[in-house]
Formats: sequence, structure tokens, C-alpha cells
Amino acid sequence: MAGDTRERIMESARLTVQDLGYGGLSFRELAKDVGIKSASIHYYFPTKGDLGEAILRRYVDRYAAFLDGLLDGLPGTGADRAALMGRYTDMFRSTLLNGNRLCLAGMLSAERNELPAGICAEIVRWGAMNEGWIARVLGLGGAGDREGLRSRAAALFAAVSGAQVVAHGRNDVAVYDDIIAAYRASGLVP
Amino acid sequence: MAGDTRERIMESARLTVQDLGYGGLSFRELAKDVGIKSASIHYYFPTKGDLGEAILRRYVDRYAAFLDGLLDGLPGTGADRAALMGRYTDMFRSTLLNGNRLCLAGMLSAERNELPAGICAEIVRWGAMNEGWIARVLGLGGAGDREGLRSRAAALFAAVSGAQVVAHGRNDVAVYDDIIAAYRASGLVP
DNA sequence: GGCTACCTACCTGACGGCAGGTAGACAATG
DNA sequence: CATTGTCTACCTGCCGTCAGGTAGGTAGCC
Repeated sequence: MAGDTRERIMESARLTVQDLGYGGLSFRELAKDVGIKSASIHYYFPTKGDLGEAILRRYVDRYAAFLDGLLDGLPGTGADRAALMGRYTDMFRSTLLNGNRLCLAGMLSAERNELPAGICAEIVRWGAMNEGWIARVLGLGGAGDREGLRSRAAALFAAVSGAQVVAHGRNDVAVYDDIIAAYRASGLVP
Repeated sequence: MAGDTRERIMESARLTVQDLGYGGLSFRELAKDVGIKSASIHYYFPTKGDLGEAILRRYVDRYAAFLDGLLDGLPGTGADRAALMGRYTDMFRSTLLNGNRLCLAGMLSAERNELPAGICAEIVRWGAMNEGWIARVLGLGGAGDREGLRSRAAALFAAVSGAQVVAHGRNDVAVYDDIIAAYRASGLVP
């Protein structure tokens, strides 16, 4: 199966980074999980940095496609803002449910000061993509100056990310749910 | 100087963890920074976990004292809620300014899945302490049911933490400032 | 005063283990 | 024959940790 091994390396690596962080990702454990020898990983990804960049790049791409898919064929009435944001917060919720994992980019954000530059660039792209999507959703209701939407979207993205980190630190999804509910009550999240 | 070496170990370790994380803290580098040999650290802290727990415990205690100090001798009119929250957000801001560091507990929150239990307990204490203080500040305005204050405080704590993580990931304090401003505009932060 | 005993605050030197990474052989496939 | 994918074997370097030693101070006792 061409490309299968590469696929399984990336999948396993992603799950590990979301669990233990980039520093907690080891080629030996990774190889054990995939069922090959650690040296073989270098065939696909010359260095650890290359692997990290590849999985984050694909992560951002996939979620961009997923989020865009949510907007497809939308009436644009703005009646669905709340529903869309519910889908958005559920996205972060599901990673917590999956072994108390953190969003890949969120985890790497924390580790930023010991990461290669290529990964940092992808972290920035993750933020811009999320904020862009949220701004579009917020704009569905109608007007709102573009700059206002943009800054509110950035706030919303940071708030949801923070809720995930805090809940992750306490290993308790209920904490996440409560915080999101409070965001909604305060009007920050539609 | 009795206790001086122990003090310097803890200070250097704390700064490193806020910079590179718990995984990025090495006894050899730490010893080099303090000016002793790495083995000597074990004289003060038997294991790495003990050191980590000690610095986080003190971190929580000190910020608890600092925040309580802000409330001392307050008129309680509630006119100062905004000012107090400004002091609070400035606290997180200053760690970003200091070498793009993260709040110690925030960093450890991300690494939670590979941390000894003693440290995890202190992370929980950090959250409870912050939420308790914020709830008190929010309550200064007057009424508000206790449960409502509590959940709003939890949201505010998570939001500010998230703003710090996102700004840290982009290595840009301006990002933090913009997000906090948007929180204020949305009414989440007084 | 002198001796013993214990303490603090480090040190030297090493241990086993794991990290990412490399060189080169080899079998399978086209 | 050439390419692809994986292997074995190994490298250097760092990791936390430990055993054991030592210089200097202090306290108690004859």
C-alpha cells in the first residue's frame, strides 16, 4: 500500500502530540506504534521538525476544509449563527473527549519557544484560519464593520482555546462545557 | 546564605518552565545557571517532580497573596471592578513581556498528561484560586447570585488564559492586547 | 582545650536508558 | 538494472538519578 505507512506515521504522531506534546513525541515509540523501526521514519520525514510541520500543516488544511464545508449552501440568513458556533465548540470538545487531548495547534502554541520555525508559521496559519471562519459566521447576522468582526472573532477563538486548555489541565470535560455555557450567557458566543 | 541556593534553584527552574515547559527543564542546564553541579539539586529536591511541585505551589501561594493584596482596604463600591480586572489582565501580560513566557500553571496545564499527580493538584488549586478571586471582584458591583458569579468567573479566567496562550503562540503581545480589548468590548471583562 | 559525633552544603563520577539521526545492507518490485 | 521501502547496527549526546566522598561548621561531653 503506497502511502499507507506514511499515513499511519502521521496519524500516530498527531495523536501523540495532542496527548503529550511535541517534546513527548519519540521516534521509537512512534515506530513501535506503527509497526516499523524508528530508522524507517526518517525515510518519510528526514527530521522530527519535518514531521511536526507536516502533521500540523495537514491538520490546519483539514479543519479549514471541514469548517468551510459547514458554511456550504448556507442560506446566509444568520439564523444559523448559533448552530454553527455550536458545531465549532463541539469540535474542540471532541478532542477533549478523545483521551483528554488538546487541539494540535493549541498544544504546540504552548511549546512554541522550543519549536522549529516551520511549525510556528503553521500555528499562525491556524489562528488566522480560525479567526477568518468565525468572522464570517459572525457576519452572517448582517452588518457589523469588518474590523469589529475580526477583533471579536479573535477574542472568541482565544476564549474557546482557553476553555480547552483549562479543562485539559483539570482533565474534566464538564469544566469545558460550563465555560462555553458561560460564554454563551455573556453574549461572547452567539 | 542559608536557603539562598534553594531559592535560586527554584527561581531559575520557574523561569525555564515558563519558557520551555516542564519537559524543557533539565537539571544540568538548571545547575549551570545556578552555579552548582546537577547532582546537588537532589540535595534540595529529591526528584524532578518534587521540584516542579514546589515551584508551582509557591507560585500559586504568591499570586494568591498578591491578588488578595489588591483587594485589601477596598471601599467595595464596585467602582473599581474595571481597575482590578485591569490589574489582573496586566499580570498575565507581564509574563508575555518577560521573554514571551507563559503563566506557569498555564504551561503545565498543557503538559498535564505527562505530569506527576502532585503537580496536577496544584494546577487545580491555581484555577480555583483565580476563579475565587475573580468572583469576588465581580461581586463588588453588588448583587448577582453566587452561582452566576462563579460560572462567569470561570469563563473569564479561561478567556484570559486563552488569550495568553494564543499570543504566546504567535510571540506577539499586541495579539494579547487586542483580545483583551475585545473581551472588554463584549462585556465579558468589566 | 580537645575529642567525638553529627550536620549542612555541596562535590566527583558513574549508571542505565532514551533521544534524534546516520550508514549501509537487503529484499521486493518495476 | 534501478528504485522503493525497510531493515540492522551504531553513533553521539543528553536525561534523571544515585553512591559515596569531603570541607567546614556546630554541639556535647570529658
